[in-house]
Amino acid sequence: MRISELAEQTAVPLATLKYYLREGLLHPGRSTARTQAVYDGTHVERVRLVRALTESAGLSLGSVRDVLEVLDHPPATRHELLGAAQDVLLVDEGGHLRPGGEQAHPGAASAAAPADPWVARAAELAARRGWCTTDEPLVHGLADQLRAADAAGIDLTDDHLGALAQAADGVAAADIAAVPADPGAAVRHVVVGTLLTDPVLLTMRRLAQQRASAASQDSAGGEAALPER
Amino acid sequence: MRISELAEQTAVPLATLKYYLREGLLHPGRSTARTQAVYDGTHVERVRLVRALTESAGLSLGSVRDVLEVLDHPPATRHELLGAAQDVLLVDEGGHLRPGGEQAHPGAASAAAPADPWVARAAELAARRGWCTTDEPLVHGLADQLRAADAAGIDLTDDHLGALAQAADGVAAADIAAVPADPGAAVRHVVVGTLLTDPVLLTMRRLAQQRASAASQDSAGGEAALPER
DNA sequence: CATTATTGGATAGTGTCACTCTCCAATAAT
DNA sequence: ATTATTGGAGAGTGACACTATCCAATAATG
Repeated sequence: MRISELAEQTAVPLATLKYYLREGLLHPGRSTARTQAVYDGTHVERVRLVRALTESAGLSLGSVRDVLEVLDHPPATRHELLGAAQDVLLVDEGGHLRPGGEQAHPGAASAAAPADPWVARAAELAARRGWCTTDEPLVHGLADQLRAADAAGIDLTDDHLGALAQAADGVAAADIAAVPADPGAAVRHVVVGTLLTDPVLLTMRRLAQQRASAASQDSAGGEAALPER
Repeated sequence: MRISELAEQTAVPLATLKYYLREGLLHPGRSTARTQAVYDGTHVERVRLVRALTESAGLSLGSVRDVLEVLDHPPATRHELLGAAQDVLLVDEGGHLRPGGEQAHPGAASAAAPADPWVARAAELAARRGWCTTDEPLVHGLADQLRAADAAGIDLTDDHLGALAQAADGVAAADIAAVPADPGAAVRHVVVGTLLTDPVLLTMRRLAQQRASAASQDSAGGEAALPER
């Protein structure tokens, strides 16, 4: 198939496909002549993946590139696989995670900021659930998010955070249960599946909130409890 | 306090504060002279809120403006309150929701796209949980997200989606239980609290995934099951 | 075989976003 | 009296994700 057909099948403008090719987000087609190349199903697949990650998961093209990197070069051992998958998953979403580590000193790991109450709370929360608290980036990301909520005047009770944690456990269990046995498909499913179901989870939360608020408070109240629009 | 002190206390550059003032994200200080104004605690609070929403929740300044609009003019009745809160909550996150509705024709509501299987699946999923399926934007957003996952080659089983839905129900119940009685504080807590705990929930999901995958598959495996970095 | 359309490759331009910088006259601090 | 800071306005910046234009080479078509 030619590039114009690829554009048609994916509903992506041809100029954009050329841009993706330039940026290395899409592997080149097989050249048949100096100014001709053919594309196949893998290209359609790849373009759809890129669009899903940017449009639905809200990733930047830079983050998409990182994700594709892992998908194209999956680590051999299952041990490395999960590490790499997790590395990619802290991409973008929910705030700009630094890829190289700016704040933490390379040598002194525990002496830099030991008394941060938010890191402590995040670590305690993780420990209570049996999550590994040694994952610095995730725990620090969680601490940053709790700090931001506090700064905005939202105080989160242990009960509330506990409910979030419990929900996260439930989701994670289902996530892991759904992972296919094939190692190649496994990375893909964990990484892409998680990124694309993140917005699903958040949308469901909002739908469930409507129901929950209607159930809790409108039993004595008005006629139509459903918020319009 | 003067604007330079506000900049210090919030750790936001003075030029950025001026920008927020221009954009209407920060209410003006009380003018004491032609080139002088004083700021107070409400300004500190507001700036911290704006930064939390942009940096942690990842909102655009335009979306922040919408959120502030609702916080500053909370609807009178509880019935309207939840509707307005939900309106604001479908801002930004997880894809560009159109604020006015571009696709749907104003007149024909049900004749436009009746046979979309993804809308059907989203509606069925919501109905099974007792969620209100009449909320067009949320259900259609969910459908878009499911479609995107499918296009990316991720097929989500009913079990998997059910687990997400169950988790969402649990989170929503806790969310609603945590809402304060005061109507003014209620909107704030629902809207801001939800936006700021969205990333918390996603981070927890990743932490829980590590634990879940370690528990499910590394029992027979290597020594250190924790992914490094 | 002549004409028209399409292609790969490269370069440059566009619009949005979130700042950031510079300047000014008026005021405040010292 | 001198220096620093302020509000207000305007222009400039850098990142991002495209989008448009041009070119010679090839493909499709009559």
